[in-house]
Amino acid sequence: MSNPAIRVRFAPSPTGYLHVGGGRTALFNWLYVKKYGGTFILRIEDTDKERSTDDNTKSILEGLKWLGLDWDEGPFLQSDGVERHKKIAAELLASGKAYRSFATAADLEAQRKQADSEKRPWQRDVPSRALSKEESDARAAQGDPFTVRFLVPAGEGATVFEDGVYGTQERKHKDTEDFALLRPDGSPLYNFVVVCDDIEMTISHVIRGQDHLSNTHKQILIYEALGKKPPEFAHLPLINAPDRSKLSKRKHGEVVSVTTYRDKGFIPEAFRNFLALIGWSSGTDKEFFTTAELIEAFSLSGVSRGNAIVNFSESDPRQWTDRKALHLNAEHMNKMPLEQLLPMAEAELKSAGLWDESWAAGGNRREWFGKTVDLLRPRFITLKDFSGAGRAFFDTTFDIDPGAVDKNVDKDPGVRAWLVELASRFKGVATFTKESAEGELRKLAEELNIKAGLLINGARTVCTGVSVGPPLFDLLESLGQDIVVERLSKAESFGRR
RNA sequence: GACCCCGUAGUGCAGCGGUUAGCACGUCGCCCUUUCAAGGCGAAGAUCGAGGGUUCGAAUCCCUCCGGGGUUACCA
Repeated sequence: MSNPAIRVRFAPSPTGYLHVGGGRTALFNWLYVKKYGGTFILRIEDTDKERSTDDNTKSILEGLKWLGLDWDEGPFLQSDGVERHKKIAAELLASGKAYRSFATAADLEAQRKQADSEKRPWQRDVPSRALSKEESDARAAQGDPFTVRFLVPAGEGATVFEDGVYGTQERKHKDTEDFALLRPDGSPLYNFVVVCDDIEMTISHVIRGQDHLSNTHKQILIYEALGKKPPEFAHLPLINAPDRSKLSKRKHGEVVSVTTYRDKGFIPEAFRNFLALIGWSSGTDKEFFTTAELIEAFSLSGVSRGNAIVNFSESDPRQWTDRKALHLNAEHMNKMPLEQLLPMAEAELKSAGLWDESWAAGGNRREWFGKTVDLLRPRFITLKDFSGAGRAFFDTTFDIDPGAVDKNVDKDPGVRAWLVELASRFKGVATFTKESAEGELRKLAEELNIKAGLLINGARTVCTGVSVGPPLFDLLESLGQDIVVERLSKAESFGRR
């Protein structure tokens, strides 16, 4: 599956954790390589030293690892190439493709204000541009600070490229400003560095967010100035918050961070599935994709152009993130091979402090563990449910839902006593199975001349604390005779406040 | 403001000149279950942003406007 001609990269800047948009970009790059072969490179764009932190870098790597998006080369630190970047800038300067802009911050402000009053955009530092090479060199030699700006060609020319998603993109040189390459302190700026590094790494396809669509023209100008052939570009639509604004941790909280999904019990494959569905479609009605199916179906031509919204509600915990993501997670959890789910359920129980070694692979209760997880998973949404809603199956203590008690236990004043009686009946059962449990329960209901439902619902709540869950008799069998008897025998005091 | 991108149910997508405008999530209802947030079935929900063209015929092509987004930094 190797294809030396294809080299893609994911290049996040560590000015924040990995957010869903970044995760989606990484996923698409990864899918591209998995589909067509090639090399996936990870590069950390830490040129802004003020805002970049090691913690952010760590969390980005963590997020990618959790997502299962493994890279072939890197992570490379963009800042390691600074000397190389400076050298290239010097070449550009020497060849007249760039110029020293001696305008101070105040000068620039004045120029911009002037441009504004003339109702035209500021585009170049005209006075500095007009300097002869000798004058410029002399001022530099005498220590005048300057930024290095790209000298956008004059005339009617334009940059043109074919975007893999947005089609032909054209921009006239006169609409492109002389953007800065180097700061006065000599440190390189983004639009310049990406190009240097993409050339250095012989990147063939740049797949990234649409916020770079306009920047691409500037970058192409640099490729041209350097005499290099630009890579293929493909831009992805942006992902916004319900208010259509950019997703930001400050404004929207943890929903935006990839690691949140890990911490909230998402399954990587399900999250990949969800991410893929934002801004992409296979062209069919299929929406549930295993990752292998995703790779198979993936194509840039399926990428849409409109920005999407992750639909979540801060006020509704049931909708802390997009319901579709939640739904997909539940579906994956339910459909994936049990052997793959078990280690995840195990990890969840461990982190909740509920793990029992006898349930481990090879342990004498492994089979029970597998059956119980299988019994529980159809109505679970995230891995968290194993330690939350399903806690009664794995621990001696569990939360009691007062609503369930009202509804199923105190519905009839006789229920508590009947359940205690049921406990003693169950205790006498030689082989406790769902069949024998059901037989005993129905027999008791008949003797008592009450509806079996009263016992069924009451037993469910007393044994698990809630009013929903797997079919009762399956549940009883899973819990086992001892626990069921013990819990039912305490029905009198159950949930009393 | 300038340049660029986008605009189909609440949300994510399909549709690419002729469809009763599909699918999924969500919502609602019914069935199953003497449980359910599971499963089954079904319903509501879109004047395809608006207005003009072109065409026998337009969500699909063209123009204008409006709305949203991006870029316009010595951020990335």
